[in-house]
Amino acid sequence: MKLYNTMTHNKETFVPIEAGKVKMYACGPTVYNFFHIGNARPLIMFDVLRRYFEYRGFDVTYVQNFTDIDDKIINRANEEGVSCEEITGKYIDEYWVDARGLGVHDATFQPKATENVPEIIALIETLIKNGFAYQSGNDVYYRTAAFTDYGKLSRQPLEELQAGARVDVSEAKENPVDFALWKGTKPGEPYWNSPWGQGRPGWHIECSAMANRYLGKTIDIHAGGQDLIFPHHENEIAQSEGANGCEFVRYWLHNGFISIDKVKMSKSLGNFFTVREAAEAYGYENIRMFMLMSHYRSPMNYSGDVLIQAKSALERIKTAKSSLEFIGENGSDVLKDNEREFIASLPRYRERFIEAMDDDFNTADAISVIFELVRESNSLAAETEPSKDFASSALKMLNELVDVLGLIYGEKADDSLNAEVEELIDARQKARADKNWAEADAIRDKLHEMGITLKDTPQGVVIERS
RNA sequence: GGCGACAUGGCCAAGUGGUAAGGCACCGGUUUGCAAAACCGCUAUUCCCCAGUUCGAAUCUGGGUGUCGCCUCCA
Repeated sequence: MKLYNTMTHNKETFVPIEAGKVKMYACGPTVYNFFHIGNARPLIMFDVLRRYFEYRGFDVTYVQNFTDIDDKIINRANEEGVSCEEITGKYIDEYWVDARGLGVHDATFQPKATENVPEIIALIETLIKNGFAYQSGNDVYYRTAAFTDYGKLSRQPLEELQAGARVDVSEAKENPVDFALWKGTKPGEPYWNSPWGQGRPGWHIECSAMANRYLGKTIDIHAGGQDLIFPHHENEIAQSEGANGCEFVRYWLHNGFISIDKVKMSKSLGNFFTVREAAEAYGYENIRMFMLMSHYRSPMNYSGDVLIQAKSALERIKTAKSSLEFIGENGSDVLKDNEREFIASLPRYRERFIEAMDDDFNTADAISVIFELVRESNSLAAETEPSKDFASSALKMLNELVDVLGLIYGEKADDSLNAEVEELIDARQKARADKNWAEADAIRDKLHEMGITLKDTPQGVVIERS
């Protein structure tokens, strides 16, 4: 299994620290708003990575944090005249609605920064003791000059950073590139007591503290968006390695961006669609499909057209699935020769799927294997008297592969019909039985206008709502 | 200015040296009362451009063009 490591710019064979186990950390959301489509990408992609590791028999410990103390949260709370807890509580609740809607499995641990303040303080104390941090007034800063490897992930030479430094040039810092580990409190802000007075953690330190607490000093995989490479992940390395004196992360994985009209989608630019609104328009499952149809490192463009393409593609898999389910129950008991051959060839699809996923979890390629399985299954299903055995074997393999990606998880629509609609459907079936096609088609048109689309399939009438 | 990524048919998108996967859409056919679904066929002599390496390149090298991202909070 190979993964592209941002640190080395190479696909590397994955070797876990401890055989059979994977420790992975992904930077989670800052909870001051609904999260957008761009935020959903790492959430979905690294959920798939986690599922794939589990599929391959690894014991995965997956940590994803919530940043629930931050300038943006404080600003939002002040704007709305409520407490930070109200803001973060609300958007953590909304996060769960969308994350679960997208079929994302809960991480093993989903800690909040505010629940780890003692760990953060202890980490800062260690950094001060080791000479990597210094107190200045009520603040504590990281001494970047002391960490000789600073810049190794982003490949940013320290001199260049200083030359182009757009960061705060502050009297308090020894060097413009130094970043805050602890910020002394200002009026109206939440604060914790610390050896440096009342204050709150800086942004970067929480991830180092939580990774250390839940996963240990060295972890297998750290994931996040490409925009976190610098400064966030660079700073995490400086903090964790400065404190622990050992390698922090074995493999760094970064997903590409989603853009709108070729421009990066971001909250600060305001050109974003929330997952909530996209889900209302296109459905959560189709958003997930859309993400998985591209490789996780490629840039993608978000548009309604592409979401509809993803929906049609997923529909094809769902149709094949329900057709196989029907044949599995109602098919022939006689297994034909070509069906027997097909059953024998099924493991080959699994092999090819694994081959694709082993190559830096290439979900786009893996999906193409699923489509080939779908085409072959459809082909046999369309022959006369397909057998139960064929259908159930094909379905089993299809489900196995689909579940690794989490493509279909049953967004069950409310399928209760009102009495009028049921009567119309019955009347149409009666008309069809009488070969009264004009009457049957008229009823179908009428239902269509009511938002109910009927399709006559071998397994009966299928009802779709618009 | 420094660092990095991307460019494949109408749309989306795999493919990193051996002669262009897959999906969506379109068109033609089969099937179906019709429609839908499904199946078969068709749809890139060609992978931004130029030069080079090679028996052979979308894939490697050099140059160019275009687009995007990071260097400030950002998935």
